[in-house]
Amino acid sequence: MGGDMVRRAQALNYSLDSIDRMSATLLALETQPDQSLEQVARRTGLNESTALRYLLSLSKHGYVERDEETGSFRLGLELFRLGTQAMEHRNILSVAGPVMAALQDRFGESVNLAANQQDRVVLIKVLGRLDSMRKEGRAGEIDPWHATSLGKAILAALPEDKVHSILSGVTFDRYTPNTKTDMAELAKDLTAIRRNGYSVDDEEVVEGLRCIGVAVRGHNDRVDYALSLSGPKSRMPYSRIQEIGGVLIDSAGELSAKLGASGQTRTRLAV
Amino acid sequence: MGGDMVRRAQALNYSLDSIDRMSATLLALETQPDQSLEQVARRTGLNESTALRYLLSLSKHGYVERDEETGSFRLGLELFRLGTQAMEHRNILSVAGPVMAALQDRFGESVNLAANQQDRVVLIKVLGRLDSMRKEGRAGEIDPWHATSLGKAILAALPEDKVHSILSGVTFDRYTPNTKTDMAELAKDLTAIRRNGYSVDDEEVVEGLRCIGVAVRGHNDRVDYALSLSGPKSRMPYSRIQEIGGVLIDSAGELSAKLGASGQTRTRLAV
DNA sequence: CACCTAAATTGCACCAGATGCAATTTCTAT
DNA sequence: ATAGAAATTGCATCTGGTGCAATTTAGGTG
Repeated sequence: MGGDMVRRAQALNYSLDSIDRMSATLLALETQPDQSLEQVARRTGLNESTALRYLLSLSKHGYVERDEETGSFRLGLELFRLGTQAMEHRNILSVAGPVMAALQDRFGESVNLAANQQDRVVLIKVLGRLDSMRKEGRAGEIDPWHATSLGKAILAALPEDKVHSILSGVTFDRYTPNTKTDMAELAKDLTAIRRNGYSVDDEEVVEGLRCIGVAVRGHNDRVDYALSLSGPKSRMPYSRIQEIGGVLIDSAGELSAKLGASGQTRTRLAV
Repeated sequence: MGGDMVRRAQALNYSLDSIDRMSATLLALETQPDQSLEQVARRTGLNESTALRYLLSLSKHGYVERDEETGSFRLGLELFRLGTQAMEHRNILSVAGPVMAALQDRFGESVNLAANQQDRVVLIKVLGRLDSMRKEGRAGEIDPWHATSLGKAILAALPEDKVHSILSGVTFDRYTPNTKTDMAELAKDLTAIRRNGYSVDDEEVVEGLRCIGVAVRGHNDRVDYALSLSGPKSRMPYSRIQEIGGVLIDSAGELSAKLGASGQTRTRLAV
């Protein structure tokens, strides 16, 4: 499985403590803005003076900002700037934009794009409906693997061993009565997804919300992204799921091709 | 000027070298993706083994990603995720979104929002026209202080000493024949901007493109953002500038109020 | 208005951990 | 296959980060 992936040294022994601490500091600020030094120190487990030194050093570069008035800290805009660059460097948005817009036009539902990043599903773009300010995702959020169409579509496209390594870190939280909360249920679902080519989240995250998702392959056929369409079950009846799934498969195929996937893995295109 | 800003220790002596190096590493990857270890080491000035250790440590947390195939490095999506959070924490987009959309509807031109971040003008949101794929800005880019309506609007709203400290780091590059390339010219412009309440970029960045901008105040009346409308000079004739400027002043005032500015500094509202 | 408490900041001596060199391994291209 | 280039690692050194404790500052109270 996977075979001869380049074994580029182990390159895992390393880990600069300062980078770990830096990351802990940013993560401490992630949950809520305007935290005091004391709060950050507590959350990171760092000594207060150490935390201060990290915070001030990070501030110097704009990764953190400080309110001069209150002395509290929050994430800085330099992260936004670099994050934007990170996004543009993989030129996914420019490629996916038109494809997503076409899907939105065609179905009139929300279209979502997520990335498979370090064992997490990160939502990177959402084209929402103008009306229903319903439960819509926001770019930057992390989605659960086991309950979303995006997560399941990615899982189904990954080799077994990778699936296991990812799921070993999953807590199978229940969001609705429909959420699949154990490995066995999910495994059965993944088999079906591999057969169909698309995944379905049938009110498994939010009641009344149904989503259909498909994996997207990037450079070197890696399963880097997933595309989904989501809407209220009333407008996404079971009778239409196969049709929508087929369209999504085509869209994802188009996207994969433009991202440099070889296409050899894009089987089951609706012929 | 500015008066009794809380003098929160000096807090400037500090600077962890590791954070400086970390930042240098990310910045090295900013210009282009998929760089080799050697390239990063050269750009950062770090020893190759040190650069590798930073890159791998950063990879561990997702700030950097490595192409397993080629071994090259690029910025990671964790930056995007945190950057999104940074943006949301200052809830500017949710507040500015409707205001910007209204401006776009009314004038049919591109609407831009920038932040005043650590002596830089960072574009954070662009509502473009669907047609003209002209020279439009992209979120995340850094704009020149002396030539853009956004930059000048912010400058004009800042106290003199701050203006000087910012401009001391500006190179006054020339982009078009209209670009104001020296301090004297710009100073005169700033005076006019303070009088009018809005700034004008009259083909000073891109030929044929005219922009009108206004500063936006955030919490504690700090000059944190600027709003602008930009379009081809044919559709933004001199005869309409005052009208547009007036509307922008109102929009910016509304925005400032929602962001928690006291409003005492929002003078010159079109009455 | 002076005092008091909690939080933030800084000085300092020690020591952990980062650094760069040089050796080794892996990759790439003949 | 083999050379040359790039990447990776081991290791001894020593720099620079750390935490403690002292000090200063901010904010609230009688």
